[in-house]
This record gives sequence, C-alpha cells and structure tokens, in this order.
Amino acid sequence: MATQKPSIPKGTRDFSPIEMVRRNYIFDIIKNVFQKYGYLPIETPAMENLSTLLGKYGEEGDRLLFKILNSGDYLQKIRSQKSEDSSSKSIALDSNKLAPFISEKGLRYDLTVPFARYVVQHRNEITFPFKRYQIQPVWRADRPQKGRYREFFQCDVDVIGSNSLINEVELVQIIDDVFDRLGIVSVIKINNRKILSGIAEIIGEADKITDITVAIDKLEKIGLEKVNEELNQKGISKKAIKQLQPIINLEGKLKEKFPKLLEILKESEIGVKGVEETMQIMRHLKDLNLKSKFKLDLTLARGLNYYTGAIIEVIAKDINIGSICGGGRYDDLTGIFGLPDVSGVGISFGADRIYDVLKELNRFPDDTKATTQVMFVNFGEKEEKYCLPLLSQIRKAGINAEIYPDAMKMKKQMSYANTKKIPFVILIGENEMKDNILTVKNMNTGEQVKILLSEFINDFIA
RNA sequence: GUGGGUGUAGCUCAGUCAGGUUAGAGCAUCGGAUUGUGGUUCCGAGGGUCGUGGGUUCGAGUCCCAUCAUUCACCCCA
Repeated sequence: MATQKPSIPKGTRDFSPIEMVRRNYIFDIIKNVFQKYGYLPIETPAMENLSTLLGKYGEEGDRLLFKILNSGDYLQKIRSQKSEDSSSKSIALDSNKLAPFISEKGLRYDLTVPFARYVVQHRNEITFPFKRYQIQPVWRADRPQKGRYREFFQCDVDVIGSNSLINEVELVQIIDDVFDRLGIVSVIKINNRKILSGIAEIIGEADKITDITVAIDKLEKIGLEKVNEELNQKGISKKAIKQLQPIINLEGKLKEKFPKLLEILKESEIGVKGVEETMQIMRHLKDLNLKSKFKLDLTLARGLNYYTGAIIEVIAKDINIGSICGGGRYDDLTGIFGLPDVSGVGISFGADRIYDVLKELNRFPDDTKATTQVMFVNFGEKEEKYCLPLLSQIRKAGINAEIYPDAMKMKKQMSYANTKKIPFVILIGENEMKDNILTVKNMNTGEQVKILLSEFINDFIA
C-alpha cells in the first residue's frame, strides 16, 4: 500500500504537550474567573441541526457554516424529488438549493446560538437568571490567515433571563479580571446597538442599518474617506452621509460625548435609550477601579446581527491580531426557538488569539510544575522491583514522578530526563539498595547527593 | 468568493535570476568517543519521486504551462 503524507485540514492545528500546558494555563485562568462570578459550565454537541444554525449569523455566516453530509444514500431525496418536480435538475446543479437535501447537520459556528437552543430546550430545569460558561471549539469555513483558524476555541460566559445592566458591568469586570491575570494590557470598547439604530433613524436610513454599521466599523482600519465611499456605494444618500460625519467623529471625554450624543439623537426614542443605557454602564464601571482602559466607541458594530443592546469588544494593546474578546446583549435569541421575551448578555474570549498574544509578548509563566519533577533511572529487574514502592511513596507525597520504563543505557535515560526538563533524577543501583539510600542528582546544578527517601520527600515539599 | 507569495531532508532554509557530474547547510534523530551520569565538545550514520503532471532541451531542482497544497491580504470575523 502506498504511504500517504500525513496532514490535517488547513486552518486546524495539532496541539503538542508544551502548547497544551500553555493552553490549559489560559483555560484555567478563564474558568476560575468565570466561576468566581457565579457561572457554571455546560457543554453542547459539536454538531447542531442545520435549522438551528442557519439564518442566525447573517448571509456571510451561513456561507461559513461547515455542513455535514447526510449518512447513507444522501442523494435519495434528490431522486424522489425528481419524480414530482421537473426542476430537480436545477436543484442538483445549484449548491444552495442542493444543500438542504443532502445535509441536515452542521458544525457549530459559535457557542451563543447553541446556548440559546439549550436554554429553550431545558427551560423547565433552569432557574433564571441562568449564568453559564462554556469552553469548546467552534468551526468556520473561512479562509485561514494570521490569527484566524477554521477550528478555534471560544470561552463564553452568558447570563440569560435578566435585563439588568449590572450584568453588562459584571462582564466587563470579568474581562478586566481575566486579562489582568494573564498579564495582557487590553482596551475594552463599548457601544450599543440602540445608539446605532438611533443614528440610522436620525439620518433617515433606518432600513440600511446593517450596511451603515458594517461600513463605519472599518473606520479605524481604512479611514474616513473610504468609509464614506463604501456608504455611498451601498446607496446611502449624500445627505445622510453628511449628517453622519459629526457623529462618527465625535471627540472628547465621556462627559462631553454623552450630552452631545443625546442632543443629536433626541428625536430618536431608541437612540436616547441606547445612550442612557451606556451612560449607566459607564457610571458603574468608573467606580470599579478597573485595570483596563474602557471607552465608548461609536464605530464599534460587530457583525453578528442578533445583538440588540450593549456591544463589547476587546483588543490587545500594541498587538494587531483583531479582537480577543467580544460580545453583547441579545434580546430575543430564544424567541426563534419558541421562548420569547428572554434577554441575555454574554461575551466570548478567543482562546487561540489570546495564546498568540501571550506568545508574542513572551508572557507565559515557567510551566515546569505541570511536568515530571522526579525520574528514577532504571537499572534492571531487581532495581525496578525495589524502586516501584518508593515511586509510589513519592507520588503519594504529591510529587510528579516516573521511572524510565526500560533498562536502557544511562546516557539514553539521562538525556530523556534532560529533554523533559525533569529537575531531579534518582539513581538506585546495587550500592544504594544495600544501604537503603537514594542517590539524587540535581539536573540543573549537576550536583549529586546521597539521601534517605524520607529526607528527600521532606526537602522537596518544604 | 477575490488578489499576491511560497512549495527542496522530520523542522528552518540555501541552490532557481544566468539549465550542466553524485542536490547542500544548520537544527533534530540515531550510533560512537564515555559498560553508573544528561545538558557542552569531537567523530560518524541514516534520511530527498526537489509538491504533482505535462512541455521545451543533448541535459530541468533551475525555463514554460497546468494542477494541487500552503500562506498572507481583501470580504467577513474570535
């Protein structure tokens, strides 16, 4: 049989031990913070019914869904369609039309929509407000590039069944807490969909809100001129674009921004509401002495179209890798699954991008604790038998320890310990067995001592 | 979906512009110097359909075409 070159799909990655230790470091911090704020974990399946996923992420999102081919004879439905519908030929040739016939399941695109589905399905077991966190991979059929993968992990925290803005405040605290512990200096950008709706309303283009927000979202990246160009292209009137200018250029401190905004949006009920909400959130945040900077950013839009209130996005200062955390309030995500009037708010940490940031900043701590601390050299059968009980005692004392499984040459065993960065090697041969003593080699200093097992354990723990 | 870059040893790459014996280096691996001592040093070994297919040529890793993979950017997004 011809051998094949091993490979994995593009945009996916293997994680080797060093990487896993570091990834777990990130996950552990995030998990601890989540739990500290009273959130509990859930998990949902990697695949969902396509009907659960489709239409929740906008047109672009639908395109980026990984679809799973039906099992068995997946063309059967097309054939039976043929007998009653003469247009079946066109179905077979049109991917979009064909898809629903041959695929009913898809890989989840994010954790929020499956969560909404979960909440509706389990509504009778859940006490509201329901605070959950969820750390799992998601998949997007995107073209991979820097900081963008087709399989990546999201760490979601959401609270559903409460309208209080305290929740928004708490989520910002969580962001601050997590990035502080990870040693990442972050900037938290806050906006509100209601403000954006208000703006669209005021300039008389309420129905074009998506186009408007998508365009001004790019302000920082492509500049004002290009934004206006894109707005024009999307069919926004010249007059509206002109009206928009002072709004997206709004300068000054929060204290000055808010009155100006209120003045501009006073004719729009929803806009005013958005400003008031944001003011309230900001007022709370001011009292909390956060380490991160937070700011009102009217150009922040976020692509997902289920957001209805506050929207939040976090970027790492000095590292250009896109957002490392984002989220917002969604008032009616559960409505589509038959549970209306339940509002939720949540954020999602992008673990993979956080990893990339920490790596670039060289901010990972020494990870020696997670690996083996003591290794026994294996001299042969008799020595093995003698060492195994000692090994157990060391492990019982809470020390990570192992014995080299084969009686290989010393050189081989020592280099194994060396590459695994094991700090202590214990040698027990005939002499040591006779004297009931250990020879312990410190691999960092090269120093070697003879010592009793009990002494070694005591020294180690102290 | 659109545009650019790159494919040579397990990994990082040189060699490609100007075609010419047997395609190189570093790192990694394995063996030895050293039969109870790693990380340093020295010696040695294994490892290549030069992404794939076709073309030009006396001759192609090198030039041409196609194709695949990968990567960066756009769209969009964590």
